[in-house]
Order: sequence, then structure tokens, then C-alpha cells
Amino acid sequence: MKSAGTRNRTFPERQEAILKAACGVFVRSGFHAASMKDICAAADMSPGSVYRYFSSKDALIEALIEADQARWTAAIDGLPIEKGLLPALEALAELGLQDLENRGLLNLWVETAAEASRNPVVAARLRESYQVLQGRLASLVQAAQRSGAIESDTDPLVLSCLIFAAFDGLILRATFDPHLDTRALARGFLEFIGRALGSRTPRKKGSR
Amino acid sequence: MKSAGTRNRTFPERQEAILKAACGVFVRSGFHAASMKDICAAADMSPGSVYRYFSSKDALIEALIEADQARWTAAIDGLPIEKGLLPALEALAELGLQDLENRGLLNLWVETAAEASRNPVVAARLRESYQVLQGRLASLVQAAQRSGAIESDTDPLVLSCLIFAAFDGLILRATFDPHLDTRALARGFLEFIGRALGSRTPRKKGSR
DNA sequence: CAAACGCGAGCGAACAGTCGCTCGCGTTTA
DNA sequence: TAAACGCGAGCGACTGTTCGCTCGCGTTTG
Repeated sequence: MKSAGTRNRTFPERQEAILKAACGVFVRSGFHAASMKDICAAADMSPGSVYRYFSSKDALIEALIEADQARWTAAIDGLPIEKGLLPALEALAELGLQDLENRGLLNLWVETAAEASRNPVVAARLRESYQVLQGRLASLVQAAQRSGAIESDTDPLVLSCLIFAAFDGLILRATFDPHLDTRALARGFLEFIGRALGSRTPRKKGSR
Repeated sequence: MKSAGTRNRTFPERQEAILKAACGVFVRSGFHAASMKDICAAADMSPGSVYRYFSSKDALIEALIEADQARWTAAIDGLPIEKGLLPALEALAELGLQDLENRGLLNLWVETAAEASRNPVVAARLRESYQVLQGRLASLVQAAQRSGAIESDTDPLVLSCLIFAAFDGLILRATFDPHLDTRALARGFLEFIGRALGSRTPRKKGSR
């Protein structure tokens, strides 16, 4: 018997279980193509029960997106910033690549972006999240510039935007090119950026 | 002249008209959310007639994607490569930004990527297209390196991939952040890359 | 010249199916 | 017992697609 008792699992626990099941379905089919029936089957629940925990399919999608964002925010918060800019970026890249290799999560990311282009609520959430993430990266860049570790010609905001954009683009590309060697490319990206930032002339002050 | 008794419009012309109407609807609603009814209304045709020109909704989507790709291929073919790498890139960026400002096309691009993550046919087409585009860019980079115009430390493939990725990422970002100053950022990207490539010493041979 | 005809573009109601979602009811828990 | 939980048949709306049909033009025929 499946002791599906009330107190066997708490409300949030059941929510998370549904979310996890839904995530799998969304990854496989995309947000729109995935049907509630599939999600219910994946969660091993009836529609009525699922709708007890999420008021609508959209609510489910939004919850999923929010969870993903929380994950990323936590990740960037845990960055080893004390080791300098490049190492921190490497760690961030490593984290992103792990997602890539966990196949499917990147599909979800693209799907999320597509959703954002239609759903203003999702768009706002994503925008806000990016602003926070990019802001932190920019301040790291600025700190490195002030300390003289890297050149100062580049606007920190532009650079941080470039970095995010490059990795997002890489993820996008990996979506339809599964054999792409993302790891090598990411490393190449970082090498290029590092060189551009003047890590080749680490101690010289008169850079220009 | 023509054998078949077409009316005042030829078959391809009608196809294109439908495609154009469909494009508008897709931009507004996305591929999945757009209904055939909407498309028919936009094209000012009945379903029966539309299905005379396109065998299915998917066929319509694929045709649209293909047209968009052809546009890009033509664009990169018309690049002013003789003026050097950076100017060519600037021209490419300008072209991309015009798309951005033509509001909507970027949504379609994200939608296309999302579609590719599920539809292998679309994915293959996109992959192929990117390989061609990136290949040409890489050969431009290589030529510039050989001529000594830019530094030779960076793998041309990595650099061209980085450039495409950065701009794709920028487009993606613009999707959910309409107020983003894409023009300024694109310029910043190119400045950064140009500086990294050592274009500030344009004529000197002993670059590194 | 007029009349008859064939062709095929265009039509739109109807189809079979799927969608997200609801609601009444039996079961379990506190 | 009251309350929370879980169920799943069923709802109305809408989907992409089909098919029997109309009708006007271009050609052939008388």
C-alpha cells in the first residue's frame, strides 16, 4: 500500500515532487507541447490532485523557472571571488557546463527564454535575475580593475554582459548541436578574455 | 506563358504571401500557440486554401526557418570582407541590430531555437547553417592572422564561435529586456574584441 | 460570335482528437 | 466526526486537418 497519508508528506514536499516530475516532461516536450496528462502520469497522480498543489499549468511553469533561477543565484553567490576574476569565471563556467552535461536542462533554458518572449511575468523575472547576476559580475570586474590586475579600458558592465551573452550563446548552440565540445570552447572563451584583460602583462602598469 | 491556369498570382507568390502572414502571427504568439485559424485569417484565406500551399503547420514553420536562414547566409556573403575583419564584423552586427529593431524577429529566433531543441529536422538545419556561417567567419579570422593584422594566439574557430555566441546571447537577452541598449553593447563587444586582437597596432608586423 | 465545358483555386463546415481544468465522491487522517 | 486528500470521469473549448463543394476563368466547340 502506498501509505499516501496526509502527514506522510508535507504540502511543500508534494509540490516539489510534482515539480520534479513536471521538469522531466517539460525537458522532453517543451512547455507548450507537454500536456497535463503527461505531467500527472509522471508525477503518478491524478489531475485533481495535481491541481490541488498548483492552480494552473502556468503556475507550474513559473514555479519551475523560479526554482531554476534560485539555483543560479545561489551558484553565483557561492563563487570563489576571493581568488580573483578569472578563477571565479572558470568556476561559473564549470557550473554551467555541468548543467549542459546533465542534458535537458539547457533545453529548458531555451524554452524559458521563448516563454519569456511572450509572457511578461516570466520576462520580468528573468530580467531582474539577470540584472542581479550581471551586477555582481560587474563589481568583480571593477574591483579587479581598481587593483590593477586587469586593464581598465573596458566598461565593467559591457564586459560582464559579454561574458553572460557568450555563455548563453554557447548554451543555445549546444541545444541544436549536441556534439559541440562546449568544454573546450568555454575554456577557449576564457583564455581569450583573460588575454584581452592583460593577464599577459600582469605587473606592468603602463599598459597603454 | 504559364501552363497551369493560375490566377493573377503564381504558386510561389501565394506561398510567400502565406509565409509572410504566418510570420506575423508566429512573432506575436510563438510557433505552438499560434493557431492555423489565426494564420488563415492573417493570410485572408480559408484553411483549405492554405493547405493547398503548405502540407502542414510544421511545413510552414520549416519553410519560415529556412527563409530566415537564407537571409542570413546571403547577408554574410555580402559582407565587406575586403575592408578587414573588424569592419566586416561591424557590418554584421549592424545587420543583426536592424533585425532587433524590427521588433519581433528576435522572438522568432528564440522560438526557432526552442523548436530545434525538440525537432531534429530543424536542429539539423540550424546546425548546418551555423557551421557554414562560422566557417566563413573563421577563415576571415585566419586570413587576418596570416596577414599579421591581428594576433595569432587565438584559435580562429574559437574566436568565431565566441563572436556568434556573444551576439546570440545578446539577442536572447534583448528578448526579455526590451529596453536593453543593444547597439551600445554590440559596439562595446566589438571594441573589446578589437582591442584583444591587437588592432591598435594595425600596420606593425611584429605583433607578438 | 456565342455557348458549352473542364479545370483548379478557393472555400468552410465538419471531424476526430486533445487540451487544461472541474467537481462530486470515496478514503484517509487527526 | 470534521477536514484534508486523492481520484478520474467528464466538461467545453479549441486543435490541425480534411473533403465535398462552388464558381469564375480560359479554352474549345458549334
